[in-house]
Amino acid sequence: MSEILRKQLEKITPVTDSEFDYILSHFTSKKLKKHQFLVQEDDLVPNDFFVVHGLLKACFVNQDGKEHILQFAAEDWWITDYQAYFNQTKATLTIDCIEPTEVLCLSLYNREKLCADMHKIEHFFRKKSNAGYVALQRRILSLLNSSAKERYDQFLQQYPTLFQRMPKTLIAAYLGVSRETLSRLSA
Amino acid sequence: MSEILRKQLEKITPVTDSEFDYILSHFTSKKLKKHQFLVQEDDLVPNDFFVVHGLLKACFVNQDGKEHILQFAAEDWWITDYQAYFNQTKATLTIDCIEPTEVLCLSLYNREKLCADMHKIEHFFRKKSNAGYVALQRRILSLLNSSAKERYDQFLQQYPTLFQRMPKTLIAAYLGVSRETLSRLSA
DNA sequence: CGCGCGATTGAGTAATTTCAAATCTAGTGG
DNA sequence: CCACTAGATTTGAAATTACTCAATCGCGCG
Repeated sequence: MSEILRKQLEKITPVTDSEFDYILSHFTSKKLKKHQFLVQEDDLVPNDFFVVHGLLKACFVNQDGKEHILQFAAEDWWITDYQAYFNQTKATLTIDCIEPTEVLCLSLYNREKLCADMHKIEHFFRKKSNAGYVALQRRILSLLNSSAKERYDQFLQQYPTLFQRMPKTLIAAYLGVSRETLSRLSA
Repeated sequence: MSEILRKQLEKITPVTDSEFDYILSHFTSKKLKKHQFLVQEDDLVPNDFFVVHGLLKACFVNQDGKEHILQFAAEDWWITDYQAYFNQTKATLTIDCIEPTEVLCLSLYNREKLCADMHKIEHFFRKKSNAGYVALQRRILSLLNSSAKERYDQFLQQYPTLFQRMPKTLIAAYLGVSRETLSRLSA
């Protein structure tokens, strides 16, 4: 179950059995059905979520009801409305399940407690955040520099499995093109 | 001089005089003229840079020679090619001075040493990275959801001083529109 | 079988880019 | 003080790209 979390930790820092038990005691588990919401607009967002299995999306719905996807999260990824989570403000994003999903929930309080108690956990989250920052910079460059067709090809290459696991409409909402345009790109 | 760095640190964690001296001993100082390069494509990137004063840009130049700006950095900001810096690989970005600039340089080795030695410094960098992550997510949403005109207005509101300090061409390259389009938006 | 969701296709429209030319501005040297 | 130049900005017009709206197609499931 939670071995997947331990594996991710150990990619950055070794943890003993008892350390891992201690860490894990700060998480709670949650199972969700397809289409179930994890975060809704204007909710408070107490938790960051580590995906054990399943698939989720975090999206922003604008005034016209148009949906833009900020991130997906499959096994071994983290997801939440980070702006609302870190600042303890209300969610502007909606997070829901594309597939039946199980997540481990980490409250901000427990995250900060773990970071304060265990230097290696603070190290782990710093490393993860740095890597995430670099990934977002790459996505921004892709949005600035690449055409719709190029972004489509990049997505296909970078996330071949995700591409299979969800309707193309969602990929269009992630890449920033209409579903019709995306459809015409496949050629 | 370096009081500006101390102030930034103390927004997140208090530091004593001797702690700050110790921290500062891990930085070197560098002064640059307008148009001087801090990082060039294919360089190794040993340092992250904290801006004491001045103004820089980090940009990606594509095959057609077109320039896209990933970030600006004025006083109190950090800048480098983070992908190259964290992974110790070659730069894909170019960083140069829009104004005469003074920076404090922090090598990856010294950064990791500081983080290992002082838990509060690791905490500081984690917090900074988290805040940066959220800021990049906001920029991605802006690119996905907002029109050129809206992005222009957002920039103007968010960075009114930057807007004054550089040619509009650069703002266009940051927002992802041509300079001609940007010009037409001012109306 | 037929419903419903997702994907595709067509046609017209809107936004932005490109290329070219004109205009403006600040700084320089006479 | 003025003329000159380089860089920055603006404007125009044509071309491109992607969007919207509407209709159609395809397929899996009850």
